[in-house]
Amino acid sequence: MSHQAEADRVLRSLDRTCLDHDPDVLRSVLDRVGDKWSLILIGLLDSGPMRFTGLLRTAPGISRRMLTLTLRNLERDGLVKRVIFPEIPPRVEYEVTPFGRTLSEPVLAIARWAADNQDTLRANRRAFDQAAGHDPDDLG
Amino acid sequence: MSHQAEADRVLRSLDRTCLDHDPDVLRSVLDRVGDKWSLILIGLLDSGPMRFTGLLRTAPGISRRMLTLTLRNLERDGLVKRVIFPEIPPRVEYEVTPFGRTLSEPVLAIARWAADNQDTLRANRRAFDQAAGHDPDDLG
DNA sequence: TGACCTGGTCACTTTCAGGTGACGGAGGAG
DNA sequence: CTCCTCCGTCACCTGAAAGTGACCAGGTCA
Repeated sequence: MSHQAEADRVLRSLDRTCLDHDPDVLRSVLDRVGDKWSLILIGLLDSGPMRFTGLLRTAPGISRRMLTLTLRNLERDGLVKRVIFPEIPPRVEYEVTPFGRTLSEPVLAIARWAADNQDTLRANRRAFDQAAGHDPDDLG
Repeated sequence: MSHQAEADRVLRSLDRTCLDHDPDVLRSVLDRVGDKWSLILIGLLDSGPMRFTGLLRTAPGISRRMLTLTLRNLERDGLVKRVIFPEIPPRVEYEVTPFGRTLSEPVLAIARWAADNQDTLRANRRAFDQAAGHDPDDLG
């Protein structure tokens, strides 16, 4: 009963903050932003439109397949735009849309957080790992 | 002008923070924030400390193992704190640290973006999928 | 003729986050 | 004596994400 009430309270709070409308949407956004390449591509494309091969060469270690897939997903969400030039040899450029820029702002906030706190983070992890590996019987 | 200039500055900064500095730290933060349960747990713990079993019951469908792992990672990063009460039966509470709250702010910004733009996002995806499935030969 | 460029796609393989179910010890309850 | 609760750990399994290398069309150059 009491933990039922607690659960209710807590769920309503979570509901208000994160899951107000549709948890799936949050998940999908996080999946897109959190996957291995999207953020890097957004960062690359930010300084101007780039071609497929340019991205392939510039992104450190991305494969053709993953570049295609990631760009398709980004394009599907309307975050980047694919522009085809009917030339010979064919040319395709990708650019961030205005909609994409509205997302990159909060994403940048996380990136900045990561940059600002990487020392703290590393220290925390080191401390935790040392404590776990070296002195696990802190209560014994 | 300020908007454009701001976007430019901000996104150039994204470039720097994302790619030039230390991609691993950003990656690890994104992995933590983007995984399946961390955000939910942060959201649950945001309204107050909770016990292991409480989280298990409240989080929709999490397994014991994943709850343990996720909490350990969160604790390792110093984002949540584990408090043991030497009682019978044993009681363990988890709570968000101040450090954790500094992260949940930008994360909530993304959640808010997702909530604000879910209609646009859905429309974009629908349009893209329809165009792809229904009229793929737009150039032929 | 054939080797090269571009912008991809396809099939196969690897990797790993996440899920499942069992075990554990310390202490009540029946 | 057995079973239950609380807070996990351990070994194993699976499905999805990511990587790999071959392949393709369509043209140019030599």
